[in-house]
Amino acid sequence: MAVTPKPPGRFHHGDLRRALLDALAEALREDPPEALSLRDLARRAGVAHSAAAPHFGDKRGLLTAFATEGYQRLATAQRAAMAAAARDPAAQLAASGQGYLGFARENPGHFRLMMRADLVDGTNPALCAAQAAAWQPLAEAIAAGTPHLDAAERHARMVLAWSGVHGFAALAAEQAGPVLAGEAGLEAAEAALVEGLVGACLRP
Amino acid sequence: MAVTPKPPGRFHHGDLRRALLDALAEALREDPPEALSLRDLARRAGVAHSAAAPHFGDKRGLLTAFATEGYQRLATAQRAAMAAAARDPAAQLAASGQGYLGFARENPGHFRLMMRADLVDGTNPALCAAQAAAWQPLAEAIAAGTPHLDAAERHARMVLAWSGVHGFAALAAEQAGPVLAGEAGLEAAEAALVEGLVGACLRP
DNA sequence: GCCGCGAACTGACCATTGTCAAGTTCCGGC
DNA sequence: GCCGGAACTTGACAATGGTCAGTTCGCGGC
Repeated sequence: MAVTPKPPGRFHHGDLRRALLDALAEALREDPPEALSLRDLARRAGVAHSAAAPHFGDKRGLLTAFATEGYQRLATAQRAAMAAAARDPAAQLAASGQGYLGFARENPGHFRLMMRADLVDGTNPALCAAQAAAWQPLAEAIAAGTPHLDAAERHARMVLAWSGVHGFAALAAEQAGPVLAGEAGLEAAEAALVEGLVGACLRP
Repeated sequence: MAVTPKPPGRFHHGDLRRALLDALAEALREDPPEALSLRDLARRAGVAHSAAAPHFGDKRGLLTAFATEGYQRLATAQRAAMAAAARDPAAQLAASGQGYLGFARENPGHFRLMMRADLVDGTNPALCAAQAAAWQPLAEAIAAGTPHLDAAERHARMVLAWSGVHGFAALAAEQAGPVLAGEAGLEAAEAALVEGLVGACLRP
């Protein structure tokens, strides 16, 4: 994840695309997504500010590519949590939620960027595919736990699960962390939330 | 809500504070929150580009004041929905959620602005007070429906309700409206979500 | 080996933005 | 009446993202 600056003297960078994405990751660990500046990222990569255009088109293109990687990591986080959990539907669904919340908690900048319709091009095909893939683990866990329900009702359960997890993550990342935490701490609140959601989603 | 431009010839506007807030509301109906420009708002109010400073300090100050009004309207929307609903706890809690979702659906720009930690000063006392007041109706509805629970468990239910409603509103406003809606439409999805949340929050 | 073609990259230019400093106009209290 | 201070204007500044004509380079064809 370390930014590889352009070798001095060289004209071509070699892998500027990767370097800019790494610079973005680095900058995002220091500042919130809205403070990102194309010029600063180019500086970090040791390159002129207009060098990103051939690779990403414009700033939005770069951020969109980064957000796409974020959705892939979000899916990975869920799958990893599910693999480590017991195989029964309730545990799997809980693990999926914990994976989602864990990613958001550990990568607040990345998560916030992904949810910003102004910074990211929501119509980008690669992004949409990654989004859909990130929604998959949750859908599978719900489907496995509710074999008796029809499609519409199952969709409603998915919306419930996704809204609950996403709302908590968004509130925690954006503003209201302390209020959510109560006196028991953020992770305890997370656990209670997941428990409540699993119960609501898998009820007969 | 119409912007009152400065009377031509006059030096003082009279109520520039109000005029700027109205201009902000107007601009927010045309463009997303991130496209707001202080200079454009001043133009709408018929005033120089730096005239906002004496009233609001800087751009954040103006947006924070507007967000504060948003939280007041959010609380009002919930109270209105609750007043129109049946008096039993489940109906009251559902009404609170519907009020929250209705406000977000009808004022997407305002809602998105309120949730943006970069545009709004989250430490502003007036804003914090309005936020707390907006969280009140939900808290009361939960408390009325769960008299048998202790404080910690009740807090967990509140977090569940708030996260669920907020997550849906945020996803719908920011990006994923169509996915949430399914084939039944957004309002149907809203209704199903609220029903699920009420059940989960008021379970014994 | 060399040559040319196209991609990668540079540097300058532009419009726009938020903030600041200094000046002007006006209201209200004395 | 006048005078202090608040409201407002004007002009300047630094920073940003986008564009565009050029320069430099890697690489495949000869």
